[in-house]
Amino acid sequence: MAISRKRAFFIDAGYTVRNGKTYVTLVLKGKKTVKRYYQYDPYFYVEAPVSRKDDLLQARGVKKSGEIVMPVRVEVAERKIGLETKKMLKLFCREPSHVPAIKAAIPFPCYEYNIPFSRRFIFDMGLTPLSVVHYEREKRQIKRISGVTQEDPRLSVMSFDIETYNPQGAPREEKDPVIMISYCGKKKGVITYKKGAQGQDFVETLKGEERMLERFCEIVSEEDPDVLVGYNSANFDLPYLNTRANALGMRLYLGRFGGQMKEVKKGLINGVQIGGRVHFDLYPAVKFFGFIGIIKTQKFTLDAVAEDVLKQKKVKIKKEEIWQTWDSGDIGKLCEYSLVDAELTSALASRFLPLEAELSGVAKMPLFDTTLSTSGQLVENLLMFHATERGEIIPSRPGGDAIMERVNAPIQGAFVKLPEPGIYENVAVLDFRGLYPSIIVSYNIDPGTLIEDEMRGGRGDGAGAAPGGAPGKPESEGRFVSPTGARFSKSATGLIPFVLNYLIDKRMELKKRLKTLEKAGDEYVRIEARSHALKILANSFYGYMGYARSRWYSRPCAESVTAWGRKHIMETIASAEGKGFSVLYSDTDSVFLLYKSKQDVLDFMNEINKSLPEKMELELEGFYPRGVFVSKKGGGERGAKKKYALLGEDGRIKIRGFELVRRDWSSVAKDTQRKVLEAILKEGSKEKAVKIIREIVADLQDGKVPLERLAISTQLNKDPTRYEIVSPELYAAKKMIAAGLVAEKGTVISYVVGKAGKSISEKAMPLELAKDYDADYYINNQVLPAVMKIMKELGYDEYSMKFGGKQKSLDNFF
DNA sequence: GCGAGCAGCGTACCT
DNA sequence: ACAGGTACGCTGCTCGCG
Repeated sequence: MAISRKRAFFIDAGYTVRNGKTYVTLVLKGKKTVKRYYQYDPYFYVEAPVSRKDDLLQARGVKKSGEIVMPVRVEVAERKIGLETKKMLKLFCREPSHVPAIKAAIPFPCYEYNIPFSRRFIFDMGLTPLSVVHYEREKRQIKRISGVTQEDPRLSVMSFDIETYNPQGAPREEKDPVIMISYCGKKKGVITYKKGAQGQDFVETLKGEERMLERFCEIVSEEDPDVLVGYNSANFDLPYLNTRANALGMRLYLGRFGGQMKEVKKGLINGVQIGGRVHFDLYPAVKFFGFIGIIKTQKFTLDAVAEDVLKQKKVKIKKEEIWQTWDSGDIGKLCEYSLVDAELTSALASRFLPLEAELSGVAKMPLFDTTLSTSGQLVENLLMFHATERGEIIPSRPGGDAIMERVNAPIQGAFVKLPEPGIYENVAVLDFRGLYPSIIVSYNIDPGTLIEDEMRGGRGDGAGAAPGGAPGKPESEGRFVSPTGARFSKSATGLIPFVLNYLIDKRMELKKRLKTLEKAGDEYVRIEARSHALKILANSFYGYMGYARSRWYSRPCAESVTAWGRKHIMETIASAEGKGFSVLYSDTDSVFLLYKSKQDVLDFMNEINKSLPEKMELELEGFYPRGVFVSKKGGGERGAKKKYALLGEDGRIKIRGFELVRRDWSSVAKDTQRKVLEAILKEGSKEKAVKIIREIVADLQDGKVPLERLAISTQLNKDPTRYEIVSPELYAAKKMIAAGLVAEKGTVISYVVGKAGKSISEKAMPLELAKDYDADYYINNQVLPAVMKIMKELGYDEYSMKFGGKQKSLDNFF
């Protein structure tokens, strides 16, 4: 008879060691939120003869502390490795920290010795974070519920933000107090300890800093959120609060079930764990979403991101004025602004938490870890989960030498067709839906299905004619042969194609379901987010295969993916040209065609699709009445790749690569370029374009343009002391540092090119300190280069823009 | 001495 | 710290020329 089991959502996992035994801890949200302990021994695999079983038990590992540790038991287990199944020895240890020590003492190949332990448990139990599980207190009595739809628990969320006293610019945490804390969850408010906020019922005034910190802990405990959200809270708010608490001789407790605050490092990202809750720092999440292109902000400050994502601009107090406002005693405004920060943080969390939660569920990684992960780590985690399920050994991480070797031998990537510069009418864009994922699935590309060369030594590097048979002749049945010559078995689906196929199918299913749902409902938001999570994961597999630190790195596989990609796109181009289309441009998975009839394009697309493997599909991206391609700066008549503008049938302009989408160009240049493109694409009016340019040139000459519109923003990707060369942004950064402003690795420097100085670097002044601008620079190095690329296609030269001379031929283009 | 041309560094973008 | 392909600004150097 089955024992009674309780149902709950699994929201976080960790482990603890007590009395020499290891327990996995799970935070489970049911009727009540509980923490449960499951005794579970860490282990790893040893590839050694079964007869050596007893010897292995005698292995003596030495920990860094000098302590001698030994395994607790050994089992025989069958595991697949490559195409073979092998008997392995599964060696159990008392504690996770014993694993590397014991592994080091074993003279046989070892596997799976560095899998984070609570993840190991998730893989072995087949759990999905944030899904429903049955549980009991111990004895591994936790099971996923099969057949139950995976739903998110309604995670309760509270955001917070602190204000600090900062008379010296940046606050000094040992001395400068926290003066205010705002929070926003079921309840929202501000706590502080100075009277001065009148008629603001959301403000609670305490006796002093210490009492305020205590009160904050109380509020968190009363509200008891599952998720505590901050913006850059791992690097600023939480460490600051902690230091202040220490300085005041008190203890800050924000966790649950006695869970402590702990700094964690995931790769290069710093996180702070709050035991029992999920601490969600939006900053790394926003960086991640920026990296994969979901959001596009110039700066990564709370204000900039909120404005970009929420489309609402808030008037805010300047950071450097906070202390003055505090000292003035009139803190009403400060309270308001502080609350706005907590509200914005909360609004951003509502926007991003659903996606993070779905990424967590899809990648089988606890939510907290997910918020700190790169897409490579998500893919790796998911592959480890499925490898475990399929009984496959998880490959080890590469060593430093292997990493170096991989980095130094990059893999040939995509094909990009050189466009012919010009202005065109009736452009159709077709693209392959999920090109690389569909190639991996279609051709079963996986390190495990790769057939090693029996005849030729070394790795196939793809050079030369197709090996292993007459050129052009298909290989024997049962294998796919890539354009590089690599061969992949058809007999069993590889791990990566298997997982990818699952993700792709699941996403198709969700897309169908989405159509039946009402938009903006909870269900819609969740399914949409899940579909998005599946897409993000699926698109990351190819990169992961060619990633130097990948456990599943395979040069022949990654090369085959791109080689097949090039083959398909080039065949599509050739076929289109054969049908009489002009192919204007192509990048990786897209073709831009000039068409006379839309039906021709659709017919062509359908014909291509008939010839493709089932999982591959060419889609219509859109029809565009007009489009512009420009020539390269120094390249004479040669077209620039990755730069174009298309006017959609809905009147919207799709712009790629132009200066106006780049943050390292001034607004004045970008706005002018945008207006010129609009005038030409929408109205077909080159006269208007000319007028726009002459006006702005005149304004610049007259000194009428405000400095903010002249700022050029560039991120410092290194410590300012580590640059080999001088550059305007570096000079501006140095001027900032001299003035007591922050300019360090990661800072986005905004500078204006001023009048004083010889080189541009010398003239660069940080926007904060800029007083004037060099009109010639902005005319000749910003506005004109940006617009002349386009005007050149209309037959204008630079001189005529500046001085109103005559235009050349091509006058009546339209 | 000076401008043109180029290499190298660095950033940001496209798929 | 997921991949490669690409444009282009600025600096600092070489080179040819006068």
